[in-house]
Amino acid sequence: MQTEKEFFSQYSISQYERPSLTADIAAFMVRSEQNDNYKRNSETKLSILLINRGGHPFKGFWALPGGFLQPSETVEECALREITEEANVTPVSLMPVGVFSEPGRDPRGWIISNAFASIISEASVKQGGGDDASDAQWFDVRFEQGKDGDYYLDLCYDNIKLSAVLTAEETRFGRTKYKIKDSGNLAFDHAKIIATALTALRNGAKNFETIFDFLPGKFTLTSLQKVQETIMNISILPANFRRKISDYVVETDEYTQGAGHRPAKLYMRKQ
Amino acid sequence: MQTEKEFFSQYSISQYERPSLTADIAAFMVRSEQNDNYKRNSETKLSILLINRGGHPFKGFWALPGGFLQPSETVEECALREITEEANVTPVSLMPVGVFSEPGRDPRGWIISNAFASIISEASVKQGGGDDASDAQWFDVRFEQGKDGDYYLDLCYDNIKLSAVLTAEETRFGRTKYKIKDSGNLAFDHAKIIATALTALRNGAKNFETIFDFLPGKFTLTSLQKVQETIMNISILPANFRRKISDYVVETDEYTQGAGHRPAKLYMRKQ
DNA sequence: CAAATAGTGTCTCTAAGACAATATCAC
DNA sequence: GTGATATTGTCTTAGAGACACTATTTG
Repeated sequence: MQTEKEFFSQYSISQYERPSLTADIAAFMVRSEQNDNYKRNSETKLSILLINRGGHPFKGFWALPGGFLQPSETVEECALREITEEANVTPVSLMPVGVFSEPGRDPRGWIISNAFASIISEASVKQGGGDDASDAQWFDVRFEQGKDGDYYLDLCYDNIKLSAVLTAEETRFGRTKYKIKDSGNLAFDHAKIIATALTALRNGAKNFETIFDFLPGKFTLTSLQKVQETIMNISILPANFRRKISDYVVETDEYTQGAGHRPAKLYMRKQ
Repeated sequence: MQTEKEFFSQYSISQYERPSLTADIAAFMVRSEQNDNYKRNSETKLSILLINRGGHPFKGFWALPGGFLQPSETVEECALREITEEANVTPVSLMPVGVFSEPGRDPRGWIISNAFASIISEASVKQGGGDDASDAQWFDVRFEQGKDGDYYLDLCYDNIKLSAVLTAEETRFGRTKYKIKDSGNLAFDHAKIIATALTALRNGAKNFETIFDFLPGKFTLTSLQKVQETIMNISILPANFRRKISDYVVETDEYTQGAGHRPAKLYMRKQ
């Protein structure tokens, strides 16, 4: 009979083949766009952070930020470390999106990705300093189902347009699995990861707790509504949104100024 | 400038330290218990499959079925393969529950677990043959929050009782993270995995598509209701349950027999 | 017939959607 | 004042919960 001590003296973990593990992060921001009409509120767009790959493989392609897991950290910690290193932004929240382990998904070998969706407020990105020459850029996101049933993912930054096409394989437990038809020049299987993360984010945005993280501490109810509308690609009547959100916010005695129309009261998240 | 070909000729994946990856499966079944009163319907209990560990570490402890990922498979395929190998049952559905990557969670070294919740119908388990001397056994599950705020997980098979205590660390995006206060003699961090899987299952059971997998192809509406009540630990009025479920089922012209009360029509899942 | 479950009808209450009306600012 | 957003009130509608009632079987 072998004792536990004897077991460990003979045990070597390296006798089994092991994969490399990465964390990849789909970081989302709701960006406001300047408008020419001084009376109008600024329009908002959903955008995602991509990195232009400086090394092989997929050199010069756009990819999600991410990197290899280290022995001393959890996959969540790895995700936070990598996005801070690569883009100098720190997300407020991190949502697990799935594990991508299909053999052959990475030409370097057996590499498995833990994917996360993360939320970053526009305010914190502006602080981080938007270096225009940087390899990290925010792409506007469009993701819709076409009439043919396929899903179209369009990412756009300046004059760079990436257009991927995916099909839905199955939806179970609220999570849809996609298959890549056209990677749209995104590196690896990142088109699939982005589509999955977006679907998870849209589902998550039904819950108000999620959408607060896109905004600074004090915000107007209209901007909060815009966030939810932008993410979920829907339209809500202001009266109804305000009724639903009222339990989750508390008002301050501050107001917006100089908007060219009636000032809006600033609110804070309750608790 | 290095070409992609040159890059791969120099690239060795083994230069980075790599973890071992496992898939662990929390397999749930809704079990009906025989009753002494011939008129009463049988009671139902939620149960989970555990394996008595035959080797070190945690030799003799109860653990979730699971095993190491192989290079040719996805983590989902690994989960299905392992549970079939270890318990001779094949789940109908597989729900990703999370990745457990905390350093030190496994005494053998750097081992990361991909956890799944799976659903198995009682009918398929009975076919697989319930070997009473087997290392795999179904434990009745109780999981409740105590008045002190802690969560109590009680697993019971025959005269074996495993009682773990956990605290909730945070709930984000509908997924609760737990921390183990008392592992209740479960191997590794499996108490935490079970608690997380149960929470995911309870959330999933709100969706009718999930609960069908616990039953055979033809079922009574009452048995379907019992499944949802058992998993979520709630009680529903039959009239209301029937109204809600009606869109998801189609009736057959078969009925139950010999129940000691009015026979029930058998239904099938729509589509 | 008694005990139990199967199955239906309907009232109430709540939450969501639609829409109308009023308030307030910059120019 | 004009044009825009901010904010409030209320009507309608859909769905969930509660409850009462009828139907059907076995011993």
